[in-house]
Amino acid sequence: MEHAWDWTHEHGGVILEQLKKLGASCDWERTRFTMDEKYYDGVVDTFIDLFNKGLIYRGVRMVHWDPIAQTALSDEEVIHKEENGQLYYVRYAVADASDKWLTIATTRPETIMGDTAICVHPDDERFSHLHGKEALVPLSNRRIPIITDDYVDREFGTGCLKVTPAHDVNDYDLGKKHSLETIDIFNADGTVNAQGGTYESMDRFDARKAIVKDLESHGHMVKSEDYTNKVGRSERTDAVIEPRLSLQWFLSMKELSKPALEHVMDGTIAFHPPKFKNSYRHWMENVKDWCVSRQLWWGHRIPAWFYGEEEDAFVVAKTEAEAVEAARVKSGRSELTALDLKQDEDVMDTWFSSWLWPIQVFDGLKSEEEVSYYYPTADLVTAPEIMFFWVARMIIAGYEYRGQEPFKNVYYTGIVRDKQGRKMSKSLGNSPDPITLMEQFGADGVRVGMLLTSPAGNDLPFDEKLCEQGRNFANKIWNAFRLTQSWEVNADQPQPVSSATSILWMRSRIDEVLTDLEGQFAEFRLSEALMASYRLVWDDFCSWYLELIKPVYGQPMDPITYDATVVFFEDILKILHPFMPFQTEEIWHWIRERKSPEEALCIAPWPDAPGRDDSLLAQFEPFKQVVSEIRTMRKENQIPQKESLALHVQPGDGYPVALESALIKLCNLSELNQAEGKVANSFGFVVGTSSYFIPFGTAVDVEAEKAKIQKEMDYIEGFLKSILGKLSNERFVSSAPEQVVAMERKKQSDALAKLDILKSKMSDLG
RNA sequence: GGGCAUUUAGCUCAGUUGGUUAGAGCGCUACAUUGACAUUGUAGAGGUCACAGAUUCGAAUUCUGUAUUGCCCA
Repeated sequence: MEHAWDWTHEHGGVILEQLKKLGASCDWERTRFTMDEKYYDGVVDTFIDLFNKGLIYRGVRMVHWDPIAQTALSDEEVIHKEENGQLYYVRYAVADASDKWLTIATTRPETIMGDTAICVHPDDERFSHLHGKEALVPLSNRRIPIITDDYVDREFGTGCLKVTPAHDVNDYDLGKKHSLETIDIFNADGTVNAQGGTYESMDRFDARKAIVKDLESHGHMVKSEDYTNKVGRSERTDAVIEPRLSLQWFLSMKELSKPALEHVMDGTIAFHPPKFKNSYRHWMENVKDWCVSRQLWWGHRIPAWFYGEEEDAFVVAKTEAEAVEAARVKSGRSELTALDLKQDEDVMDTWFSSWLWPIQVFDGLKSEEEVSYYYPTADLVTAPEIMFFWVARMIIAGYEYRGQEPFKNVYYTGIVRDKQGRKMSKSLGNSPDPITLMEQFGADGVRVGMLLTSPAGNDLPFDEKLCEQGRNFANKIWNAFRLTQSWEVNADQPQPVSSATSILWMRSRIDEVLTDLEGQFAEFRLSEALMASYRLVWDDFCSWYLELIKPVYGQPMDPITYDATVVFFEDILKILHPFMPFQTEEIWHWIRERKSPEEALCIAPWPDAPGRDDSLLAQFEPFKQVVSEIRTMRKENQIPQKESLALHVQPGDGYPVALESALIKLCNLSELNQAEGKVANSFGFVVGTSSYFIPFGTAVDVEAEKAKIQKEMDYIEGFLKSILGKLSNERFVSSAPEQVVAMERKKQSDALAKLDILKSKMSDLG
């Protein structure tokens, strides 16, 4: 017991430390553990309460027995998998009829010692002569009845089924229905007991081999064939599950779960992503009683005391003293003392304490003080694999004990898998050590890496590369900060027009992204929100904005632009803070003097949307294309950035006139003119319906230029063809909405205009 | 066997009510380097939207069937 507590404190502590290092923002003064005395107290009360309400009962049930751990498992802890085995055909003699046989097919010949009937389909004519007769169990010659039930699948095996109520769930139900005897032939550890005769004390799989051999030598084995069937194994020990009759404690779920189903379906509790509502509903509509007892020595003991051998000679009470009282009353034996009582050895399923979490973490079963303030909570973040173990049951407990939902949203994260797609687990040892990862990539880097691949409800294929990407991003931010710090600000420096325009644009972009983020956070699309922020910072802020306002080397910066840039940086830090709390907080304190802890970024308000200029945002796209064209041209013709160029333009629709000064700055243009006609001896390109010309300063690769133009013409011609296909289709023109048709016509005329420009360029090049 | 999902670029994923020749990040390829950042920059290649049918002027998107992978239940 002491060892268990040591383990708990050590590993619980490690997990908390890892969370702190990762920057989880929690109230670390108030951690709770379900074994804490106060918490435990509420769990016991709940058990007693549900027992008194008549919802907890004790019953013989077929449970999934793990012979290695020697414990009963819940349905959810058993993993069914296809496994290769043998299907044995064994013949049983018909009693009182010499040399009459019937043959059954079984995968588990060792259980024949526990057979208590043979079952055939009532309408199966092959066996109608056997109705009401008896059969002899091979090797022991015990007499068992031949019964009929339409449960039997006539197509499977021989159409005869051996019934072993103690060792098969279906047989158990069949046994109950036909009042058959139940013969349990196994011990708790999976060895054969005294019922197994000569096979006693053999392991069940050894017994199988031995019995097969004996059946063969006694002429009972007709044949055997390869067969794949579903085998249940323990999630933890991998032992083959043995169905076993056992007295267990059950919680009746049918009535309890009704509000929990209803309020997920009506959206009181929202699931993210919503697709999980389907399987939740399916489970809740077919909910089975919850086996709440476990045969473990670590956990909450079941508060039940036995005072006799009879099945109902027990009481449920909170303390031993109360149990004595209750036992005296129930049994009518006033002489009973604590010595006559024996507390149930079983403990409660751990989920039986966890399901009270949203209430009992605030001592809510005992005191209203905190729970009435905090309950219901906002968001639960958890894994879909424990939707039934935990989420559903918390909701059930919430409605039962507070009459209200425990939380408003459930965000299901993915299961973390390694590169091979395997689930990360302690037993496989394939989970990376978070501390090592954080040392390598930084806590923020690890966070970004994880969050980048966390689309709601999908698995997280973990790859260190993603953490590397996170670290690179952190580095990028840091370098952008260093750049702003390197600027010398001179109050007399006038603000360039290009900077003023860039500020307007950047402000609009931030506004636009804030709007996107609002929607993404509302839908728990965290990786998309992160990616939108990532691109805002890397592409818009670093690659475009900072390049646009960067002063010429050695020159000072004007104060208006500088101040605006600091404000943008602060907005960006606020946006990134949920993803990268450490670095953003650090820069927050460097970028402007903050005196008190109240000014910390982690409690700063989310940025206000600064407003936007949609026309400027729209012009920025063609602007980027023009910049890109000029960069490509420089590259292809080896014209260095230092060498300035003249640009002539024939503006068409969407020409980014507001960004002309930005274009001059970014592309190092010596002049930007509106050209009247064609510009002879020039390199050219088309963006939208505007054409641009750069007179040759140096030699241009004419052939490469022509190939490029040809490629673009091919594309446009293909594009035109597809539009023409639509427009020449009379039914399209008559059926499609006017707007759509108009759009197609516009596309057509734009494409034709562009094609003309390209054609004339081509002919200019000869 | 039943139910629910999934299938879009090499990888991980977006793609709202059907309407630009389907997008992003990473990866890949080529080129670039004194000036925030090679943990970088610029450019480029890369997809028969699993398959087959149906509905529609028009389908990645709707319907049917098949296959695939996964989860749940038996």
